[in-house]
Amino acid sequence: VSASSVSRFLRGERVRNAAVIQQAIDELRFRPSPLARSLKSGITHLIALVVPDVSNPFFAEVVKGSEAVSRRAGYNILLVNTDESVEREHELLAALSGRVDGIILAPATERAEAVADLRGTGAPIVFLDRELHGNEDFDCVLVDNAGGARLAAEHLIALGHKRIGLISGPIDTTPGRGRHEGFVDALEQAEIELPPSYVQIADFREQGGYQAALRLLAAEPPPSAIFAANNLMAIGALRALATVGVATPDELSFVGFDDLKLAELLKPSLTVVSRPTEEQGALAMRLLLDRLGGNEDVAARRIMLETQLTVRGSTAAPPELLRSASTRTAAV
Amino acid sequence: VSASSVSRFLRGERVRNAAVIQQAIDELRFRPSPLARSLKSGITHLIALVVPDVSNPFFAEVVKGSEAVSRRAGYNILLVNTDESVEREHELLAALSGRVDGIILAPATERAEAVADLRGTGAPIVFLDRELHGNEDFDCVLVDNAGGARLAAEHLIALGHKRIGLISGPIDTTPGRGRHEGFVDALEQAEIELPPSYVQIADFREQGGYQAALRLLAAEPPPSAIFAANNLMAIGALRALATVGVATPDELSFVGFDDLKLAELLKPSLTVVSRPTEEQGALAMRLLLDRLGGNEDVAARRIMLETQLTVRGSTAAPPELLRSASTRTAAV
DNA sequence: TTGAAAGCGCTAACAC
DNA sequence: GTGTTAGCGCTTTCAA
Repeated sequence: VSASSVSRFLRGERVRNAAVIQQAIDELRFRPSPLARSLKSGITHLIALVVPDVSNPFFAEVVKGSEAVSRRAGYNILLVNTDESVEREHELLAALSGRVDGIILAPATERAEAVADLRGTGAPIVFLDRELHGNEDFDCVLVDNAGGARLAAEHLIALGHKRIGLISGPIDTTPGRGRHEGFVDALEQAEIELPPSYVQIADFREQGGYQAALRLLAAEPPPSAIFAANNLMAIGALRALATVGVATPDELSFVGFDDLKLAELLKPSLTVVSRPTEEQGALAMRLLLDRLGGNEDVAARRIMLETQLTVRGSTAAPPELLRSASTRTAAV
Repeated sequence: VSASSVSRFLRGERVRNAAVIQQAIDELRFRPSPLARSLKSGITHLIALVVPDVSNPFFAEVVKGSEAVSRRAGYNILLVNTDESVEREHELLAALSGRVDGIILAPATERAEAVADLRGTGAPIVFLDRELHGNEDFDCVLVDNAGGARLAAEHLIALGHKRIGLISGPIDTTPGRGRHEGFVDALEQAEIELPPSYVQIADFREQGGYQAALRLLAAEPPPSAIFAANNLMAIGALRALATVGVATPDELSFVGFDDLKLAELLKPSLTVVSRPTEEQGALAMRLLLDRLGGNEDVAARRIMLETQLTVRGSTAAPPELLRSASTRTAAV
């Protein structure tokens, strides 16, 4: 029995010694090596989903969306965690090169350093939620970060807040920069001052949000409202508020970016900017599968998803308005 | 310039035409194929971490623990999601075979079906948090599920609860079975009846926990305390309690298994059974690295981690006790 | 139908 | 130091 016959048998072709081969396979516990197959064929049926933080529920949702789509097309997903580190990302991308048919990437930074890695892989790439500076060559599925931050700011402004603090993400990431800009723009447009002490740059992590919130609360006077530019920092900030003993929304209004499973169950429930998370993952996968399906030479596509404001209980009018309102009532 | 010289150059050996080769590499954007390297050497420097649900924060923490250890040893982690499905697990394990040096696996079921896949891969395997029935051949890092559930039950019993409901995970998983057994044992020992309507088997998912909680609340009489056997089901159950309008802990005490980032910030804060999560991931990785480091023939090791009860605000004496206490007070 | 041969991209042993 | 050769495990012509 020759190797090529076994190969054909495995492929489902009609073979004379089918029974014999099957028996030999069982006895020897023979498993064709996917590795060798891939080397020969150049096909892996694997897609890497490279994200900066697997413990961020946003990316967990994204995975769900992507997986639902990829499964139907016969691709399996390898999730890879860069931990927001450019070096790790560089290493991992190198390790993946050739091992996967395509990559969905949420890069650790917008700085275009990674672009060399990307061209090196040969595999099609789709940017997810984050892109590289000046990107025109790769597909991407983004969200209107500036618009979302603007929604949050305008909501707080409409409630009467004048002292609004920002817990920003890293400025060298697409969502960090976008949300920062949108927020600052909205305040400028409303002619609300934003002193430096009201802008705290953190790292999209819980601990960073915690410390940023403490710094905001230490400002003199402290803000009457805070917007945290992602969900993890929001959790950290809420922990800080609880530690210091600031009541929400009575003493301070709070808005997060990206919903949380428990956002509704918190007391007060959490006002957030939300977006179609699973859909974002699904769309990125569709773009990638499209390239893998032969449309390699289509011009790069850029999809921008809309955000929406989900108003819950953590936002209200600032205390000075409430106080003056009750004073007025008392006066009456 | 011959291929082997390039190979040597890449390997860091002294080569005469170093400069020329470097230039050629740059010009041609040459990247050695990790795939071919692995085929040749049998080494990938990759470890697969196969989990049933990447959106479960428990596994996210585990990843952190594993990653911290693997990184120092020069291995990269590929996270793989089986979505609690045996078929997906089967497919994925097959796809991974040969592509990774080792596997850390939290199997979708205890039923020993997967074991054939495992022997097929050739790669060392460590079971994480879940194992296969009758496993004696593979390392594993488990947690004392029965003991943890017992802690929860005894806590509720000590508070005076007599009608205690259980939201159990799938009985064919290690933690599902262990927590179920520990809970039932503790109640039996305390001679507390556990009618079938007080035991709801769900799927370790939020939606399952939601529905299980609704069924428990529909029992006649409803339980005065509920234990949910994992974090996601706990979230679902809390949502059900909020929907129905049951006050915690005044009307119903609640205990979860596995901590949550926001458990402390809920009102009331959530009483849970907790465990050293990152450590569990780190230990599994250490066992695996040990095998990869040459100790292939050591007997299978079995590590069991302890749980602890973190008492917070969601548990209190049952309403009938409180009522009779206040009645007594009123009588005085 | 089937086996022999070539080759995917790389590395290690061998001779030069 | 360097190139040649062989081979990792598979698939795919090409003859037979």
